[in-house]
Amino acid sequence: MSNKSRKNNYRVSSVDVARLAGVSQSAVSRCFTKGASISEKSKQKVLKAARELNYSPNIIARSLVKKATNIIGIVLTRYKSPFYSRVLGQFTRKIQAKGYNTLLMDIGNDETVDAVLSTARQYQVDGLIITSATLSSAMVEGCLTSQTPVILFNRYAMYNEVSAVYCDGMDGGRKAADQMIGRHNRFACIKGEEGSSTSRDRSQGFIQRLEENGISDCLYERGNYSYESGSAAADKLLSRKDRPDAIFCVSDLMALGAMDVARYKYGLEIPKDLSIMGFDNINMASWSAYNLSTVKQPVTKMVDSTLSQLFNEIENNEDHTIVRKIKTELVLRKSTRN
Amino acid sequence: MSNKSRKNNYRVSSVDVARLAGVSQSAVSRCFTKGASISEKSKQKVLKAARELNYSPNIIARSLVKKATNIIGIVLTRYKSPFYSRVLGQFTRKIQAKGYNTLLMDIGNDETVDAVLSTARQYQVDGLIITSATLSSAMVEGCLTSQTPVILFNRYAMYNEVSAVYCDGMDGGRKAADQMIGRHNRFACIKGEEGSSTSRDRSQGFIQRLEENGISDCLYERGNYSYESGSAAADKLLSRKDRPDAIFCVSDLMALGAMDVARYKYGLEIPKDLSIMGFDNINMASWSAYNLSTVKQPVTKMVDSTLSQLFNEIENNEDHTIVRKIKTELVLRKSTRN
DNA sequence: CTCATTTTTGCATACGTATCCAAAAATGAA
DNA sequence: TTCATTTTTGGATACGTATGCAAAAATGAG
Repeated sequence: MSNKSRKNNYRVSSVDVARLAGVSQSAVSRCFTKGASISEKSKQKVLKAARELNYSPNIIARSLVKKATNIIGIVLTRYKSPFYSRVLGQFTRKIQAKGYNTLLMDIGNDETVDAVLSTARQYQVDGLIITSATLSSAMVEGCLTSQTPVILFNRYAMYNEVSAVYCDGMDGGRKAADQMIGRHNRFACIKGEEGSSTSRDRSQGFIQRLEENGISDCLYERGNYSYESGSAAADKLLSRKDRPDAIFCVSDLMALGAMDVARYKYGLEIPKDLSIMGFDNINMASWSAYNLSTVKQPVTKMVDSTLSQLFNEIENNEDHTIVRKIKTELVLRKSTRN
Repeated sequence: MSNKSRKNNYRVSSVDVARLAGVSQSAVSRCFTKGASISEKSKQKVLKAARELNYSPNIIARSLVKKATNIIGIVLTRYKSPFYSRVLGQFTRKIQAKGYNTLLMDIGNDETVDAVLSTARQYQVDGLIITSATLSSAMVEGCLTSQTPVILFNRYAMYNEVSAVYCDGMDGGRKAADQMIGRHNRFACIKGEEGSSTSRDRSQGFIQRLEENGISDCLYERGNYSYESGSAAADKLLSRKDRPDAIFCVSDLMALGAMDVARYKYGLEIPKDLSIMGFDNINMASWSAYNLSTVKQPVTKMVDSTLSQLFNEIENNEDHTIVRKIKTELVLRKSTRN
């Protein structure tokens, strides 16, 4: 039963309300602008008319004159990691609480980031959060001259030209190593894609710390942050004759994949035969099937820091670019020896 | 090193480009409007000037005159289920591919849905996808008269006044029952929150089918779709003297929680001592730690159906409200007897 | 009641773009 | 070359709102 009226393409505007209420258009505008000067009497007249006509202000038109859309753009890379969906959830919730809204943009790979950023800017977003993607220098330039505040989340620009908040992966990797050194004989690392800076930092920290302790032959494989790729990488590692007994994974999801392969394909006991450590501290890490020891990224702290810096740039015209590196915390559960 | 220039709040407009290029503002506009009438010569002049000034059209201003923002609003409820983050990913990706963008809005509970919808409409979104939330009748009315195409995803309105795409939970529950009947003695169901229509449909289907087979004493507990709540519910069920040996969970995440409690708290073997079946077919269901049998929601089909209907309403002014119920598929793995 | 002060009001304009319309330029056929 | 036809162009206006400004109304002190 379709009882929608025919598409008439006519939206009621402040002028219509003004006419019905017997006031000027300005009065209607003032009625919906908090802090504006309007008498109680007019206000009531306007509200009544507005209710009658089912009127609500057109934010697009308002944005045009106010030069502010109250929209924050968030750019995400494709892979649907539980870590980033948690991050996204926190961002949108907190952005809404601040009275702003979220324009969500997805990019397949680093090549398309420019296109996406360009449309974000065309939408006149008040601010931009870029997650796990690198800016081309042309785009950095563009954002700088366009005066759109931009914050990189878990990435940092080459010369710190743009603000960034990220967790200290290098230090996290070192912490993981410190926890494992002395209790194991053969170490391995499951890294992410070659270009990924987060992967590089985390694995470098791990390997560096091993070397500082005289261990220089750390094995490694690469995955793409997914469960399946973690399984595949662990499979390669565990099929060797000199099988490792300690694996550090650059993400929790890969660690879970590694655990499952170790247990169900190789019949290994964790942590007796093999210790596995992850990175992120996603919810699943605490599930009793896994009890994964991991390097925790303090999501809330990172999100809050990002937003406070962003809104500071937006609302106070603060143009101080900051780069904030946030420390990780080790979360020891039962997937590592102790 | 902060080398941002001082905030000047001046954006270059088509007028600036026109001046530099020595043409009219109309020409600039036409240059960026595909299909518009403009000579190759002017076009080059404009593009050159635009490049020089780093100009790109202001979509907000364009939206104002075109009465179309190319924005699709997506409303999500809070709980971060892996199922919905997958759905969200597909939606945004496909919306972008269509040349539209996504305004993401989060609602805590059904009470705030009206407020969120209202701001979505104020942003003049071209269409609205509402996921797992119920519309107040006032809001239904508002959307109808505002001519904003709305589609409910995995919900349906009371009198089918608004278009909806959802999976057939009732039938899915029946399929689950059919698979379990005859191989088990004592049945239980872990439902979702009391108000949730998806939970109601799925559990009703299950229980109904049991009754049709002469089984009328199905136990049940409630969770809130989270892993933890699944664990808690299963804990209650399994602590009974007449412990069930078949549990149907209204979501995969709860099923996983149930499995872990069964195994690690009660030491049960699955499926020997206990069969567990989920609903959704999230990625984790296929992980070797779980191998969860489940009722699959065909995400891609549901998403595609939603978008094709939505864009049909938007682009062809099609105002035919449709309600599309999509069949589930049973995915049998190793958490159920066979 | 008067006049100074504050508050409210409407008018006019601006925001940046798209598009209608009429004029100008280009094109082409004869 | 001429004139009819097509293509391109710029001017003017509209989209829906916010706001500066000056006029009008309300308020308050004396």
